[in-house]
Amino acid sequence: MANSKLYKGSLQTIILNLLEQNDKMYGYEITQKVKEITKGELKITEGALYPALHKLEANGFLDIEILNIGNRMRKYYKLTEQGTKENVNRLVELQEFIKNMQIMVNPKFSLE
Amino acid sequence: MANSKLYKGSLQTIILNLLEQNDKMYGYEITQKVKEITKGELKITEGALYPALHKLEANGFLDIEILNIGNRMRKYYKLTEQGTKENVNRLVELQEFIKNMQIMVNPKFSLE
DNA sequence: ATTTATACCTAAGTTTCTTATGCATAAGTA
DNA sequence: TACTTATGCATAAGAAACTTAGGTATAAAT
Repeated sequence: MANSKLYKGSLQTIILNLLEQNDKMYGYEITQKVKEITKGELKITEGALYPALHKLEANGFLDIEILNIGNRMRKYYKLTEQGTKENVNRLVELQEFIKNMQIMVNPKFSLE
Repeated sequence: MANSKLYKGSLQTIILNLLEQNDKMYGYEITQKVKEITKGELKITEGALYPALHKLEANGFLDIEILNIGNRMRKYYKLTEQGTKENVNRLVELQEFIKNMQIMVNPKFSLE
């Protein structure tokens, strides 16, 4: 996923959030979008992505819609209502995580 | 470690940085310090902490000094020169990670 | 004709953690 | 006094999230 281990545990958060912003996306599109947004700094591997998508779907956070583009299939993923709620929670968790990490590496932040 | 998965992969970064700020610390002290700094939001379990300390030491980032306080032993950890350099790298990685995550959840950040 | 890009997938192995133990001393409480 | 909590170290089994390596197939580019 990246040279740094920090991204471990953040993939579902990234996926949910991208789907919040983009309505519906397919797997390959997600990998390209992340590469583009982070200017190549973060590359999501397919071995991580697809199992993560399947898990989010199994948890009821995503719905699928399969389309045939020419002779190729595309599996579009979209947030369910539950998925939209979950995304809010994940974003709160992310902000808290970032806040706590910043406090730890720079205690001055805690004085604000 | 916490209710959110995001902390996965960040423990070594936390340890190295605490040792940068506090010169020398022992394991139990680290767990208490983290709890205190994050106001109880982040609790480092011993099952995660001790293997992480041993690994950092094996990698040459930490030196140990064993002291006997009364009848109890304490293993103090301190950054080596290499550990100090490593900490700088980890902090850069952390800032890049935070930056990328913020860009992904809020694309407006990328315009700055 | 061969490589690269697009598009899906799984399975074995690694890393990092959780959960559950174990040992031992010191301090506080019933 | 007996029991619990706090201090302080440690490991080991299992879970979770990944990497790496492979598989299949079509479309586009060289």
